[in-house]
This record gives sequence, structure tokens and C-alpha cells, in this order.
Amino acid sequence: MSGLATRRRDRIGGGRAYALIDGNSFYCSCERVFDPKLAAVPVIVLSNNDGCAIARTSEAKVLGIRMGEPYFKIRDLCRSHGVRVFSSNYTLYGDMSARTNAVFRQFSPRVEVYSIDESFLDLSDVAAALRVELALDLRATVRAWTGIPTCVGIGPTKTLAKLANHIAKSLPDLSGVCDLTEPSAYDHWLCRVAAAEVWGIGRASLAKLEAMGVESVADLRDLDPRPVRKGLTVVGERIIHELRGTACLPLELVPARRKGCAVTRSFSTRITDRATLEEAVAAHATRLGEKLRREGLATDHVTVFYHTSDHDRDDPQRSVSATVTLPEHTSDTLALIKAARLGVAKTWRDASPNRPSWRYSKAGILTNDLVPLSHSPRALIGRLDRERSDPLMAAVDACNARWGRGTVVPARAGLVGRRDWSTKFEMRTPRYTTQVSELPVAMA
DNA sequence: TCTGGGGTCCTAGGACCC
DNA sequence: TCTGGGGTCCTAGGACCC
Repeated sequence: MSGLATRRRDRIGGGRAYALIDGNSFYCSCERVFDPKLAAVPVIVLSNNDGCAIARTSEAKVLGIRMGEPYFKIRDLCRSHGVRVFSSNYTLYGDMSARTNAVFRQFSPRVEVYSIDESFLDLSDVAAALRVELALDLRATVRAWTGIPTCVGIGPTKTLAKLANHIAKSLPDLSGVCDLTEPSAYDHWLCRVAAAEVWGIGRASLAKLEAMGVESVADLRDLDPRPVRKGLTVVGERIIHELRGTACLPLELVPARRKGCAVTRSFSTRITDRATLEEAVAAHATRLGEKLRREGLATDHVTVFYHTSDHDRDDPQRSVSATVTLPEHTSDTLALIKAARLGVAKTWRDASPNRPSWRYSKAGILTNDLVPLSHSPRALIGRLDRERSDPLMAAVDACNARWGRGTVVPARAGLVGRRDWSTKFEMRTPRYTTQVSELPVAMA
């Protein structure tokens, strides 16, 4: 037996190795790729409506800007410290994500795209002694080919790979790579990292664990898994096994078919009248139809909701939702709009002399139990005219793909008005990589 | 009339994630 | 003035059935 094979057997996890690679401050890094002036300055990216900070570079974190912090609270801070602030540009980030994954696939054919900025790679076939070297090469290649800086965590299970990634990110001397399949690293780090950092341990679980005297990851690992199941469900039990090196979570190479789909948005201003609310809900239904058709899915019901804001403490509050059944499974925008409007009609309440209008802050449309359109049952009576609908929707989608979303919209969606309520993106950068008219310009 | 023990299915709500 | 959006999984409990 070769020395390498012997060494490998000594490692926990029976030789399996997963890498978790993620983009550092991913959205901010995407912005930096296209503007070199952002390189050393603090950068943040805001959520929809320019509401909260959802990505921060290390320079911004140092200034005390927290994840999810409302922008209006930190606007002055940003101004005085020269923080560059951007609206989110999901078209750009999605495309950059695809580019990084294309690089990952050069290093391992087995890649699970876990989120827009994180992927798991199967490194089981890479000799243990070479994994760190490979990870360093992977980081350098991604950086060179896409401009995105990353960190890599390696572990015998996905949970340990996530933990390793956290360690790699928090300690600059590790050169962005941490390998917990290495027994000495495993022993060293598990008692030095807080249990709160473990994937799947949130606030509620952490409180329960603290009551049991757990502080470090090692403390959590050493709990008896079966009693833990009582307080933390099978999820908690699984985490303990994963921390011990027994893989419970397989690599998901093929994304599971989605079960539900939602389009929900806060308004940039409050809405008090029915016509505007219906217009917003119709716009969300239009977007829902696009999402369903892109994945070949269909639904036979939609739930419409709208509500006032908790932040308007002195205003009367109202929150409603209504589910509308469709005659058959469909992804037809016109059918979805009709159902969405019906949902509003069923629940709308007018203001009266002794009751002012409610000030609605958010509305949405959602559905679950999605089925593939090709398999969906068709109603015998009252069915939609699919022979007309399918080519019509295909034509609408083709136009919008070519000339941009919103080029063709159903007239009955009422989307031709001013749309004062629609989501704000006041600091959005161009879609550099997906729109010819927005290509970056280089001067030579 | 009273007494019982399982099953399944569905839903709401909690928890967590990015 | 200004506080995101979109998912998944799990459990408890109710309804219903045999």
C-alpha cells in the first residue's frame, strides 16, 4: 500500500472530501470587477428598494456596517467615510455567478451550485496531500478569469466544508484556504470556533445549545445526538453526525425541481387605492408567469397577499391573503393576472368616512405544488385555450428576452402608467455582461 | 350508548438559509 | 421620507378514515 493511501485512511470521513468555494462579499466584488476605483475603498450593495445593506466589503464591515442594516440609518456614515453604495444588480451577479461556476467545473466535474455565490465541489478523487494546493490554484484561476476573489473550505462532509470556509475567510494568514480533512487542523479548529458558526445553527437552536453548556463546535460535536433530536429535531442530530465526519448530506448535482414560487415586493411608496394595488399585483403575476414558463412549470392556484407596515406604528394595520383556484394548471400570464385581480377583489376594503384608507407597504403573489407543464392534468370544462396561449406566451417571452423585460406586457395588467410604487434602484450599475447596449467602455 | 387504536393527509408556523 | 426577497425542511395538531 502506498504511503499516500495509508495517510488517506487515517483521515476522518473515509476519504471523502468536499470543497465549499464562495465569493468574498460577492455582490461587492462583482461591482469591483467593472470599476477598478472601487478596489481599496469600502463598498456596500443594497437590497431591493435600496432598503438594507446586504453585501459589504471588509472595509465597510470595519466601519461597523452590519448585515441587513437599513440604509437610511447609515447614509450619513457612508457619506462621511466615502463608502461607495450600489443598488443590487441581479442580472450582473447572476451572470458572474455562472462564469465562476464554469471555472469550478474545470477543477471538478461534480459541482453543486448551492447559491448565487457558493458551490460545493467533490474533491474525493484528489489525493489528500494535494487538496490545499488545488484549492489555491482554483482561487487563483477564478480570480484571473473572472476577477472574483474567493475562499475555499475543505472537509469530509458538507457541514465541515462550510465550517472550513468560515475559518478560511476569517483568518487572512490561511491564504483563503482551510482543510479540515487534515486531522491536526480538525482538532485545532473545532475547539476554537463558536458553535454559532455552524451551518444550520440559528438563533433559536443556539439558545438551546447554550442552555446545554455548548460553546464551541467541539462541544456540539460531542453531544449525544439522540437526545439532541428532541430539542433540535433531526436537523440538529444530523449536524452532530456531520461534524463527526459522517456525511448525511449528499452532493446535489442536479438541482431539485422547485416546489413553490413567489414574487413579492415592498412598494417604494405606500399604496392606498385599489387600482394601484391591482396594478402592482398584476405586475407580480406577470413576473410569476415568466418564472414558471422559464422552468416549464405550472400551477392551479395562486395566493395573493398585501399588508400594511409594522414600521407605521401609529397607522391602522391590515394584512390579508386570498387563494384563488385556476380552472387548470397553467403558466399563462393572462390567467395569472385574472386570478391575482380576483384575489384583490375578494379582499379589498374601501375607506369610509370614519375609517381612513389603509396604507399598504407590500404585496405579493405566490404558489406552491408546482408541476411540470407537460405532465399537468387538463380540465375537461372551463379549460384555458392552450392552443392559443402557448404560442402567445412564447412570443411575449421571446420579445422580452430580445428587447428587455417589460417590452411586451398585457394591456390588462395596467402596467402602462407611471408606477410610482415600483421598486427603487437608484444606484444601479449597468448590466455590463448581458446587455450589448450596456457594455463597459475601455479607453486606449 | 360507550369504549379504542392506529393510520394518512393537510396545514400553519417555526427555524434556517442565502 | 427611507426598514429586502425567496426558498427549504421539520413538527405539531387537526380532520378524517377504518
